[in-house]
Amino acid sequence: MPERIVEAAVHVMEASGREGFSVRKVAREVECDVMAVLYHFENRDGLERAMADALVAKIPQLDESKPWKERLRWVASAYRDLALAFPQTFPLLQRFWVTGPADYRQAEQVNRAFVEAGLTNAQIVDSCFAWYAVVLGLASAEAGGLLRPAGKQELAEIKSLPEEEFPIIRSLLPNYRKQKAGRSFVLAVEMFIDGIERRAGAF
Amino acid sequence: MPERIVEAAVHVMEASGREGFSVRKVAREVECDVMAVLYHFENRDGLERAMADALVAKIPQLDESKPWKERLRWVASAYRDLALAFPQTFPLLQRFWVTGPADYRQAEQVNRAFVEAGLTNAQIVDSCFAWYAVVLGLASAEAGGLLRPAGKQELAEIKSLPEEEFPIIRSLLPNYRKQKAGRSFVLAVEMFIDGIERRAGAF
DNA sequence: AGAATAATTTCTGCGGCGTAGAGAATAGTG
DNA sequence: CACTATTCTCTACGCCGCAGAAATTATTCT
Repeated sequence: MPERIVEAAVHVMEASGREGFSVRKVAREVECDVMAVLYHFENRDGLERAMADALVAKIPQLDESKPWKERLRWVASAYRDLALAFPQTFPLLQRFWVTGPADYRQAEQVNRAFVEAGLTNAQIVDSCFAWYAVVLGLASAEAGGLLRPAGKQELAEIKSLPEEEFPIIRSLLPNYRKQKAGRSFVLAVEMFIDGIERRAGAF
Repeated sequence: MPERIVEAAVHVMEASGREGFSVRKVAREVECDVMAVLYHFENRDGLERAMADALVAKIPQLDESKPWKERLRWVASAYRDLALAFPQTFPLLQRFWVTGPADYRQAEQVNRAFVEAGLTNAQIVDSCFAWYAVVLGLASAEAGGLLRPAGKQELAEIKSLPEEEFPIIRSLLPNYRKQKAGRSFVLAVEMFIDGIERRAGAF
């Protein structure tokens, strides 16, 4: 039953959005009493935590035979896919840092990549935190529509900015028009991987 | 009056947290009717948008005479300070991508740094989006307690993980104990700056 | 099997929430 | 002064999370 509820909850969240989500709607979806939902998860917060965990659990198994760089790319893109598939629910991952064993398994794999890259133990801990902050930040930014090509309204807004104070943004206008979401994501991930490599090289 | 309301709203948010925040509490704090608050901001969403804008406006003026790398470091650390000072309110910045002219001014400065670094126009747009996603991700992760040294409970949790499945995380345990929040933040920012430099160098 | 116990689900009710709508007060302008 | 626009207040509605008790269903033990 808890699984059915969590599944329904994610569905409600995606359908109604952050604002429209409520435990009562979830109960309506599952066709049971509100309190039955709360019985399993204590309170709304607990349900949301479980939703976050369910999302992380959707990430497929990593292919350990690939070199570390590719593995990191793969993990990053798995999070991106998740964010795009569940844009409303995904931000929960930023609220609940650790939700269950699934997270530790994830972290273990990322840490292994850092070991393979040649980082020291101290570096690994710092890098792992940074890695997740960056990847979650990028992914939920993209889910939130931050990294999409600029819409008509934004373009008009930029065009209306005074020339003398905003020369650069204005000159970038044609580029904003062609902005493609994934590029920023990949760029940041590549920078991170480069950074790891460089730091591992110099000790 | 709108300013008083926004100020009170931020105060309520920091005092009561994400969950406890409500327009009615803000009204109580300002000692006026709830509808007076909503009159100025349309609805709760509008108020929160204004709160985000107020936070960005708190970022002090950038010293343009410094070299671009230092300017970027400075901007990043300004966001970090903001997140630490207003940990509950800060996540709003991730929800409302652009809240007002203050954001464009920020973006202009960051873009200028990228120009100075020598990026092409296309690269600048990608980098700027990535920059904000990364910096906001790092800052709100730290505000949310993600990047703090591990607490007793987490350490116990890690220690209880099965040795054979989580050898790396377990071996990192002493390092988790010594984890210092700011290091991850600085590390990621430095990687980003390095990445910009390298990409600017190679065309 | 039947009784005792535990796990689940439902019912009822409370106080708080966001906000629509109409009206009252106040400020600004001729 | 009247009049108009801005700002604020009052009332009311439906939805929300959740506490507490009761009812139901499943499990365990003799």
